[in-house]
Amino acid sequence: MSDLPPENPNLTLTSSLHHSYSRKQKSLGLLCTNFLALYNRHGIETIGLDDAASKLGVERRRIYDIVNVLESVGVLTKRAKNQYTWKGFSAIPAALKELQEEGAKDTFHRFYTNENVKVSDDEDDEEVSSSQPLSSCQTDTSKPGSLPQSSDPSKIDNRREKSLGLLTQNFIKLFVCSEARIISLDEAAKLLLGDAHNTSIMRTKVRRLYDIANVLSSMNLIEKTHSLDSRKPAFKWLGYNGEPTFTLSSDLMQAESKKRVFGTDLTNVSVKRSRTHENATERRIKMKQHAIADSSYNQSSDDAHESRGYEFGPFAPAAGGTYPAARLEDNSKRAFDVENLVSDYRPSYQNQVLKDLFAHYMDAWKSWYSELTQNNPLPDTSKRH
DNA sequence: CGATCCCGCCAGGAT
DNA sequence: ATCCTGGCGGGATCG
Repeated sequence: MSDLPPENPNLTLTSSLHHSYSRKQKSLGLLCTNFLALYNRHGIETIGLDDAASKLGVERRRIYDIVNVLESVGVLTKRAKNQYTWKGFSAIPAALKELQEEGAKDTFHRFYTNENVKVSDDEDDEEVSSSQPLSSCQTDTSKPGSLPQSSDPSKIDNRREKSLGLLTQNFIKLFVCSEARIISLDEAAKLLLGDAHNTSIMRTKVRRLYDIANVLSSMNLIEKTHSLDSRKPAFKWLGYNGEPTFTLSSDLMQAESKKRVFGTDLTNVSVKRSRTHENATERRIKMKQHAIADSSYNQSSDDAHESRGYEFGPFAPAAGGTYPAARLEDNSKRAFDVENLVSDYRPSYQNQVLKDLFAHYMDAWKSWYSELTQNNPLPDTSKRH
């Protein structure tokens, strides 16, 4: 008697598309949603990685992915080995603010500097060599004996240098430190790694970007879209608009309790890959959570005009003068002072990245504007009656 | 097909 | 050494 349970534990969901392995049900984003549904409630204070892994029915590796990006946004902080402290969504505004200040101050430094892009800029093809210092940014707490006495500061942690967490923060800075509302995938990749040549590196980075985007999406900080050309995929910054509604699927709950009883209270849930295995992972659930599609805090501009890879918010960039400060959604939901700070701050696009971004803005804006004035005064919401 | 991105090997680091 | 972390990229899926 085979102990293999039917391959379809869940009752008929929407259109039972048969068995078959489905990636969507195991996506990082979904996992993240479940993770949040599980821990985003009061009473939660500490989160154990093992606990999370077993409750969600996944290997630890996946938990690391989620936790790393959540930590980048302040929702979590590492407390000790194997355990994190839950901070909640309310910690997001502050984290964003910090990223914003950080990014503005240091302007990202030189990691992704040269590698130039078009735009007027010398240094056409520089080698830039490979070793890039990039000492870990601040943000970290005091470290005993700052600066490792190692005779190799530039390689102590190239690890951190390529970490998911750092990549996440830089990705977010792209939005928070500029007027960009939408950034295409490849532009983001290019800007972030500064290694546009070398398909291999790029590919890997893009994979990571997808990972990040998935969890950020599940938190509704961003949304996946694509450029107007509908050619290139892109990400739209939504900012923090309150906590999305996480619905913990009943499936998970069931699975969870079941699993608990089953034993495996701690440590590994390794079942060993075995291809047809479907261990606990099958218990993943899928929920809709399509809510928060977007309220109507959007001004008139909505998200219609996009260009190559960038898009600005509701305001139009003033021609070579003062730029309205970037502001997050100004929905008067709660009083977050992110805006406050930002509105007083003037973006100093003195670095490559921002400069490049602005160049794109202008270009994009110009074409958009001309198009707008030429065609319709306002696309508006013309509903076919 | 190309865009997405899951899976888990395995290298470094902490204990 | 054992266990925790988490880069990394092969290759399966999706659109």
